[in-house]
Amino acid sequence: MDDTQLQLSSQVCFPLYSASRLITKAYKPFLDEMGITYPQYLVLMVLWEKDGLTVNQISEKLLLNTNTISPLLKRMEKLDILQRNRSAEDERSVIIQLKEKGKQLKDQAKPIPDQLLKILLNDNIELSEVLQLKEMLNHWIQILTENNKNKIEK
Amino acid sequence: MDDTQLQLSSQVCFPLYSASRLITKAYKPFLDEMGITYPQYLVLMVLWEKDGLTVNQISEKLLLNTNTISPLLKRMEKLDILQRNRSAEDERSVIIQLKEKGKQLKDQAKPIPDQLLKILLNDNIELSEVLQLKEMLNHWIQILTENNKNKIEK
DNA sequence: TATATTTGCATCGTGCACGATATAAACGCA
DNA sequence: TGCGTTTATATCGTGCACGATGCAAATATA
Repeated sequence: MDDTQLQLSSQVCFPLYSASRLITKAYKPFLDEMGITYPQYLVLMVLWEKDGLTVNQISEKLLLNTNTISPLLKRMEKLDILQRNRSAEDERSVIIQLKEKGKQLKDQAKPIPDQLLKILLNDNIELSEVLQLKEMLNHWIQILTENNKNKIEK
Repeated sequence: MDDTQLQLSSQVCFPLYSASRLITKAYKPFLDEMGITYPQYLVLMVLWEKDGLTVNQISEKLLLNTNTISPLLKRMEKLDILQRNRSAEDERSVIIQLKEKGKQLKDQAKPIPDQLLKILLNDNIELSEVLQLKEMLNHWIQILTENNKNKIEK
């Protein structure tokens, strides 16, 4: 009986899982200096692009459930990075707005993308490979989110 | 000032992080039936390939620290999937061995890789794309683990 | 051989992820 | 208007991840 398929090296999921963890770890020194974690950095990137979003809007952009985002935002509020306020129009919604500290972190974050690219490019990875990987992954994400929606509808 | 680099869509790390979570979620229905989690499935794949490894050997194969693996293995011992025994030659080491239940789970797991491939292939992803992605990710993992080692040595 | 260092594993604390559940506001409709 | 349903968020429980720390066995070194 052929068991090669059940070997770690044959699965595409394991490299995906490991690469994700390792690259998050590569961000860590930079984020440590800013006093935030990687998921918190993701929230900031969303808010830097458009401030004043609801919890739900942020969770949709990050493909994370609100039960992950909710406590995360509370921690960021405690860090004085943002504030949470109930919406006046819809009392159910909570509007997230950057505070001064959250806005200032943007300047500190500016060099991060370049420095991370450097880590990869310095070691025989072509920029085209980075872009290709990104494109492929986005395609997969599209498929896998569709796949998820179908399951929920059933 | 150009902020495009700080946009979520420009970062390669976010698709990696999302795709990893989404594909793990795609495994979930199959693993639920087996009564295990995705990291536990990874441990099993390692042990199915070679039984009787130490905690350290497993952690190296999975690129996870022992402080993640240790409690994970304890939970699997409680599930009667494996047993943990101190090595006779080196009292510091703990040998992990599959129990009957752990061995039987292999049969149940056999169809999983194919079924996951189907989810991807059914939606316009070529097998060649899967293989290409795997290859690229493995290259990245190699670079990022090297990068990590260098940091530790410093 | 005594002591310092390394190694293998475990424990602790914190922060995600996420399924399940709760709760209150908003909405739909008879 | 009244009431069932949907929607937005929060809470709870469990299982990772992982840095920091602890501890005992093995090894290296003076």
